[in-house]
Amino acid sequence: MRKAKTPHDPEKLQAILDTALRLFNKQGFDATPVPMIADQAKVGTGTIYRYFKNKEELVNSLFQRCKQRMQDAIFAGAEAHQNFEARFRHYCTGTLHFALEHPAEFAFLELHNHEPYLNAASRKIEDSLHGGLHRFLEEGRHAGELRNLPPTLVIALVLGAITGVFKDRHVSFKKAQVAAIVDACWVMVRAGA
Amino acid sequence: MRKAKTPHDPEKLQAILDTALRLFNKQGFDATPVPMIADQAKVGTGTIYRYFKNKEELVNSLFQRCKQRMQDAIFAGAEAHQNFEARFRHYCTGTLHFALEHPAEFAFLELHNHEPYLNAASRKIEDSLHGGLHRFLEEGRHAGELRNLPPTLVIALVLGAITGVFKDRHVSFKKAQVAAIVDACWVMVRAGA
Amino acid sequence: MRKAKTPHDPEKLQAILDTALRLFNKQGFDATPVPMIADQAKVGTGTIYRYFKNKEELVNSLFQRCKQRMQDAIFAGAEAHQNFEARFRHYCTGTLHFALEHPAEFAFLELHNHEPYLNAASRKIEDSLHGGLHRFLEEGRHAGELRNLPPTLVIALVLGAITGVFKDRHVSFKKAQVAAIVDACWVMVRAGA
Amino acid sequence: MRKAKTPHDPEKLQAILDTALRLFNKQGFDATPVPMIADQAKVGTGTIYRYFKNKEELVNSLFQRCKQRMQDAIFAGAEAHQNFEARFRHYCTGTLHFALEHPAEFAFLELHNHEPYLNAASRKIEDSLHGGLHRFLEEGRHAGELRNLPPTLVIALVLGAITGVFKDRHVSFKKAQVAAIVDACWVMVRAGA
DNA sequence: GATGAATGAGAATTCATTCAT
DNA sequence: TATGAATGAATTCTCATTCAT
Repeated sequence: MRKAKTPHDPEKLQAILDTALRLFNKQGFDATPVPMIADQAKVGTGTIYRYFKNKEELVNSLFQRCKQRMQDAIFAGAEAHQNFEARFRHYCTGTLHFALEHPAEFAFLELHNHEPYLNAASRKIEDSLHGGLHRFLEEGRHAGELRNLPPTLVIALVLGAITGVFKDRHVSFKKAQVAAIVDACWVMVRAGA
Repeated sequence: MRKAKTPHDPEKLQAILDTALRLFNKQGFDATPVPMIADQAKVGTGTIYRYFKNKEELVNSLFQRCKQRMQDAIFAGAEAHQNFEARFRHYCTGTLHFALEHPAEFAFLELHNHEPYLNAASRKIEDSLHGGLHRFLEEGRHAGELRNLPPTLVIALVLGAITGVFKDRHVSFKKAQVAAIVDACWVMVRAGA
Repeated sequence: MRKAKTPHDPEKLQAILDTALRLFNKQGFDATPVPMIADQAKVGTGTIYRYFKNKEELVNSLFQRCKQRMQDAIFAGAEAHQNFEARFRHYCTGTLHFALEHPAEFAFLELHNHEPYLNAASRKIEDSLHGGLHRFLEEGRHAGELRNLPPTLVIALVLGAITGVFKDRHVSFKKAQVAAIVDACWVMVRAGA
Repeated sequence: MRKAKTPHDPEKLQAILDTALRLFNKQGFDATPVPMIADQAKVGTGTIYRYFKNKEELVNSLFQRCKQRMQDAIFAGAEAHQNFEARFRHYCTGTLHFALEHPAEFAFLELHNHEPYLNAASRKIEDSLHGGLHRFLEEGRHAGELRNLPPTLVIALVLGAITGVFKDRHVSFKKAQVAAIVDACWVMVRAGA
């Protein structure tokens, strides 16, 4: 009388996800054979297929977990009563801190974003982040806080800028620079320049 | 006294590169078999191996060509006598125009940037772009035109912002917005905000 | 002082055999995973291996049970004092009735007959049926009741004909036709046509 | 400019089909790995997949070729002006001769008939044989030549009987017995016993 | 030089069987 | 004793690359 179709030894699951994240980052998705993940996660090859229907479901599950954690980190601790600028800075800072504290997760999200093997569910979770930011910026725009640009464009500019900082091979990024970057982002989008 | 080691039917070469670009963008590098490229480029499979040692060399060659064309487009028409801001705007505008006019090339460069199959030569060409921008920004910084940030960071922010605009699924980007985006980039980095 | 080496919950055993018969008929032997049998029989996978050494022993055991039941059905109620023709008709009728009443068992025996995974024991039980019929037909032949053909050939013809009726996808066979078929079989083999 | 999607080195194709037939007969379909077929056919594994989309298409193609050859053999040389009995005997004789001359093909058709991996096309070709016989027997029935049984039943009886002769492990069948078997089949189905 | 059929190494996935609980 | 999660050997199939034509 099986209850759970998906078995759950949380340690094994974690070992698989951690190993997959590391290897996908290092070698890419296609260049990483499933048995190699199994080996390094210290589980049998077949075990991976008890936790994930196939390799694609593994990478999507990984993507969604990381994305969700990042979203949670970004929005955590935001105070609704704060003024727009404060909240904007809070979100930017949260994103930068997440990237600093979870570089592998952040890199994974960036490198595998828009890959053809990501499925609808993965794209949906991304849309949810976008939706939240969109509403936030729409609010700021109506309040006259923002430069007169479509919110989607603003999101793309800011996220792009922040992402760029981490993706660029030449930048060695440090915590001390977070404030300066957040500042740059704010002046980029605020009204009345 | 020709060497004639490598064949040179420029039309065939172009057909191969065009087809590869299209298929890599649509399906990804690993999901695109060499025979499929050959088919759609209307050449024999073996022919591709006369122009490129292997699949990796093909993708790298493609990457380098695209990157080079983008660099040329960015720096083309820049006048040394213009002031810093004008040149900054010129470069940003050039990048955005290139992306608008060559969306496939631009997408390819973004999607395949940092992939493990890119080789040293591909990374080197990227470095050269970076070097040029670095010198330019260093100059602006000394002249007190720039916010007090390391030039590498500025490059990452600006390129990231511009790239973000094109990578974001939600943005439908139009030529009319170029000026606004360039403006946002300039205020982000200029001194004395 | 029980041995208790092999477990004996007859209900579980029956559930396993019934489920295996059903699934082997529907999907074939190789296409039926042992865990699927366990699932549908509502027992643990490992339990099957307490009743049968391996998958092959399971299918052979099933085969032998079915074959034995069919033999018993065929020979049941035959009266030694009846004349040859009556007994011949009795056996044919018995076979047809068994097939009508136990279509799954009969189909299983036909579909899996001669499969490479059947072992010596399974072939032996078939030989015993053949031996019985052989003796019977030899007797009829000596009594001048039969067409001048080797008994093995007669057995093959009659069993083949009866089997053919059930295997053919186009025939929808009914009880009312039993007598006619038995008749056809009898004229096929009787002497003095 | 490829003409044929399916390549055709007829010798290779034949080697693959011959080897597959032999191994499927000896070991069964599922127990025969594709590389084993390739090995013994002296071709590369990949080559098989140039001639057949997958293993299932191979076995179906094989089935259809064999079935077609058998049908052709059965109906070859039948004279429309002959009387019903003569044609009936002709078809039975043709079937028996085909089985004697092509035992491997005949065994393959019998052993793999009704297997779950046979597709619609394979079943259709079988139906066409059945249809031809059906029309022939319907004619004989109207002419009062046949025992009062549905033609489908007659087909099943006769084909079953003939098949039984070859499938039975105990029968060593010889050409000299063909006439006697055909005779038995005829008396089984003719009118007015 | 150009071709594309052939190849076989390597990848994803399945499933019979085991064994710790 | 019964279980079913875990395993890894074995299988199907793909595709980068070669080479005879």
